Amino acid sequence: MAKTPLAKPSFPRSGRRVASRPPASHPLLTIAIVTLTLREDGLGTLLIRRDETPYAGRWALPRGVIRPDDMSLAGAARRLLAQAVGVEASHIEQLETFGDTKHDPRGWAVTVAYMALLPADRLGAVRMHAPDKASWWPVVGTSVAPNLAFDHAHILTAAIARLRARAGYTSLPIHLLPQKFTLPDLQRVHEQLLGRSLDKSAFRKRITGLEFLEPVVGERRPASNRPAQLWRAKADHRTVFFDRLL
Amino acid sequence: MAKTPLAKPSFPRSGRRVASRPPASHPLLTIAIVTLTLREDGLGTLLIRRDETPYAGRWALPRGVIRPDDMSLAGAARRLLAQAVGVEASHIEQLETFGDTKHDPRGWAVTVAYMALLPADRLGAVRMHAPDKASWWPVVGTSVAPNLAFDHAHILTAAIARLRARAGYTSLPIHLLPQKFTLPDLQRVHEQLLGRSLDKSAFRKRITGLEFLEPVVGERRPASNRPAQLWRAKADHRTVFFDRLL
DNA sequence: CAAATAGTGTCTTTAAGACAGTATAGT
DNA sequence: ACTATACTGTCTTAAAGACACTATTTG
Repeated sequence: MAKTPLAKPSFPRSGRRVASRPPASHPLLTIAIVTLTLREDGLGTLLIRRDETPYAGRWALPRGVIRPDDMSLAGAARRLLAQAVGVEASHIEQLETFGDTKHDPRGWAVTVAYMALLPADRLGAVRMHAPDKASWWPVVGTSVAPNLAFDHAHILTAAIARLRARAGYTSLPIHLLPQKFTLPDLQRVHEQLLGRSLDKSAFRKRITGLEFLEPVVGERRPASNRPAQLWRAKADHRTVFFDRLL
Repeated sequence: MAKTPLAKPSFPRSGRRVASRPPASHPLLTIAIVTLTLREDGLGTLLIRRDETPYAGRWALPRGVIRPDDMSLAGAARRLLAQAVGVEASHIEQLETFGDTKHDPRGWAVTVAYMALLPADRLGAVRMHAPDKASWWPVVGTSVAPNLAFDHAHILTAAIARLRARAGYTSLPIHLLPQKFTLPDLQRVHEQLLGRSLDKSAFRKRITGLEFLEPVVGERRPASNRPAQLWRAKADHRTVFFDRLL
């Protein structure tokens, strides 16, 4: 859907890009956020249909510039995500900073990329008022169907790779789940991200042995089978690093 | 030595820092490089004595701004390190990008930090012509003796933490050694960084089992004992991640 | 009680840790 | 031969993987 071919930037330039900038020029410093979530069918990412001039009509990551009143880079990223789609991520972390001399027709851009994780149950909160403005796209392999603006395809790939790798040695994937979840839920998340199935017994021994989760007394969304125990991250939770790969 | 107390910035400002900048202002984008090496006595880092106005007289990381002709951010970092001390690191990687509203008196700075590793045998190549301009400082614990300019103490701490952590699960520490080295050498590097001793037999099984090193036929710097086999990274070497912590 | 999924127990397998023992150089 | 460090082998130990078995719910 809406695979707009490359929209040629139409604003005035006087020849070479870099030459058109002031002599002691700074690069344009932007922040871009890769928001990832996990639905039944796999990873999804949040994209925005651009209506402004560079790459107008193309899909892009939510982005913007830092403002003097932002408390920090991470704060700016949170603000930009909230501004774009009215959503607060359960986790946000800096990914990498990309220098890019090619993809921004205004010349010379440096992008601090952030990765945000959003639990599937909060997807409804995403502001989809203008339905073709923000949209979830399924991640296929290591990228996404539309031809993204700027160097965002590259950034998206880096974020996906990071999350997949982290699923093998950290507790990061809990941020793709609601606050309370079952161990089978968590195992499914890791399996989805790693692309292979894990042994139930070994997985439980590992996860519970790390003692960053605690059981909640209330039981589980009923099914015609034994209900599963609900767990949640302990109050002081920070991402736990495993001493072995899963 | 040379613990200059905070040199008050002396150039003109009209009241609040941020207010003195143009309204649609960009932050100042800088690159800073943490160069780490390993001597007998432990980790060392390369610092520059500033002679320019913000924090003049204070020690700081080699730093500078990106130029339009830099090929990439990493390229800019390599250029800045070479410019500052005439040295090429055996490894350079992006660390993290720090937003900083407090420490740069010119207002509002964003610093892309890089970590560079330099083998001890190439330390002589560092341009020490102006001997109090660039100097190696021993890392004590997680920081360094002098009171660094800007937010560089923070950046340095992050780099040290990263290198120490990586010593536990990657082959990164080989970049602190000459191209050819022995397994006892490598074990000592890991032990230094991890701060504990490792079992010789287990270490060798792990490292050789990963097959990123190959033996060199020529033997070792002689001592009054059995000489050790020299090894080097295979031609296609990229940092190897272990599947377990050391 | 049948179906379905949750959760546990046990045996096997793998790899690390401890550490003794052998190898090879210089003096 | 002695010393010092390199390197290997073997036994022990810890934890993961495989997989069978038990538990608990609904219909």
